Amino acid sequence: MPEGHTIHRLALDHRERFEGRTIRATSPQGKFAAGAALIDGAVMDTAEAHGKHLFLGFGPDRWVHIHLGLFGKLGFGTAPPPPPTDTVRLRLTGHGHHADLRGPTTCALITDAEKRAIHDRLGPDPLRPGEDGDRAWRRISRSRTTVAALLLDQKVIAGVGNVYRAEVLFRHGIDPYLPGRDLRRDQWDAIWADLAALMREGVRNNRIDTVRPEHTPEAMGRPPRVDDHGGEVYVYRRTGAPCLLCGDAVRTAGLAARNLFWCPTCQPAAARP
DNA sequence: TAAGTATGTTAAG
DNA sequence: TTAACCTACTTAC
Repeated sequence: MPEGHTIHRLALDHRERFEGRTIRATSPQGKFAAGAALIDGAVMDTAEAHGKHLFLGFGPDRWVHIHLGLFGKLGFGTAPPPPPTDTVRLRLTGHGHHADLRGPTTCALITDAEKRAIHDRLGPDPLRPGEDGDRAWRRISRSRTTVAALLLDQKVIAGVGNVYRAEVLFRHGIDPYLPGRDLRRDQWDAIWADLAALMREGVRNNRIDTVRPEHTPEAMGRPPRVDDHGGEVYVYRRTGAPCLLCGDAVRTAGLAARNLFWCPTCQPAAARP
């Protein structure tokens, strides 16, 4: 379930459990055995997120860089931990807690310089303090690429995934196929501010909810509804179901190898400015 | 048991 | 544009 809010939450979870503590590290699955041996017995100084990248700090010039990809998961428990299953890439144990990492795209030991290079190739993250959307706007406003594709481009904006993309475009009534350069500045400012608020709530609740209170099925006098991915949303994975606002059927289409969801009535193709 | 799917990214063609 | 990678869950046969 990893969009940016998940990774920021995981950084927080690591700091709460392990910051300033001596950590034991193993790689039961074996693919990170050498790296685990190098941090075994070290103190975790900090944990930090940028977009969907997680960085665990272990002393000078040493970071564990984790990217969960599509399937990766991080789970916490108490220590002493139960015997690990054979898919655990990295197990950290310390101070009464353990963390198990499975199925990541990336789990590697990196230096400060390598970490900096990752930050440099990522766009601004709505969840990182002090960042603003101007850098993203500069790219979007010059691009012929659709706004739906731009929102998933981590070089443009870091941390947005397929759910937040679909939902934020719906909340602002924007046609996903609108070229970036046809988006208005006020629309982008509203999207950026909305993403920051939605994703902050996502960190807090550890799930994605995007439906405004006045639009919940209950508030609209309809039967309650449960989304099977564990959050309340307008259009994500609701193909063919009635739009919560207008009742029109939610549509889906493939765009750059991902599923795109939108309401053709609430997000009409605008006349080109 | 096999196939399909998933909130992601990179590299090859 | 496609395939490849990693895991776990659901659905089909």
